[in-house]
Amino acid sequence: MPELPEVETIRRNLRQGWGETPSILGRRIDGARLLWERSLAEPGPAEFLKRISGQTITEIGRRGKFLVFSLSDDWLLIHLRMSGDILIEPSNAPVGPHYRAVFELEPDYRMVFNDARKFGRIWLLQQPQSLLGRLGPEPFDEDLDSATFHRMLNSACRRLKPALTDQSFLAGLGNIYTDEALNRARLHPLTLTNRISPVEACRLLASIRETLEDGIRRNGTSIDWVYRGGDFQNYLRVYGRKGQACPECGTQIERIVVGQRGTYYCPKCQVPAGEIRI
DNA sequence: ACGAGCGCCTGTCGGC
DNA sequence: TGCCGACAGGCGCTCG
Repeated sequence: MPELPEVETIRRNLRQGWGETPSILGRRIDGARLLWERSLAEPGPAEFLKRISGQTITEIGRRGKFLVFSLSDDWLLIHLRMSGDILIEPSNAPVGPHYRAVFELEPDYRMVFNDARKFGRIWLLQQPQSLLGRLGPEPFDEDLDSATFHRMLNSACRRLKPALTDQSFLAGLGNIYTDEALNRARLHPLTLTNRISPVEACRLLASIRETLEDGIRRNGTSIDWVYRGGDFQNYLRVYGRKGQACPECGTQIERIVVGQRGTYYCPKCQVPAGEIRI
């Protein structure tokens, strides 16, 4: 579920601390427990627990939707998928029903990987490129200018929404922020990528960045029972708003299915590239 | 090189 | 009330 803004919010909180919760930078991992072994992707449980014990957290980064922990000797990567979250709490707090992995942090805190749906995954790797190397560029990468983005779009013939949620095309967008960015850019989710003009590519890239920046500024989106304290859900233009008025023109938002994902858009504002507007 | 279908999981919600 | 299907912020795998 978490997309780039939610993962970035978690990263910043872990790094800087928030409220009563301290930063975990510089903390030593005293030991770990796996409460659901399949949350661990690599290596096996025995080697994982042995290798991670005694390592210090030296930095916390993000690449796409991956949380990237630099440890003294390894890289710890966590992908939250649909329902994952990271909690920091005192070691003696009660163990929740969806705790999948617990990392004891000296002297008296722990970091918890909480994940109701069990889709999230944890890796402990000597070098992270095997995972991160498959990702497309970061949306905020300075080298990603609109001409480059236009070239990326034109090098394939596919529909815009599945392309934008494809992590090997661009890293970080998911279902919510893609729909929001497409609405802001006034592009239909089924537009073919090779029919996007340079001007539209420029507008789309700017819309993606503005949408993600807004999401980060609001500390992410909190929907349903997974609540993280963000409030971007109060500023959504189209996502989850079927039948409600488009903020630009008042037309009712429609919901279609694209690539097996619920997709929300304004049928008046968002017209496929190349089509004549009425 | 695509997209569709499905599996992985648990939980919530609306309709009957 | 209880049951049942639809749906959910993701992604990897097959298959055509």
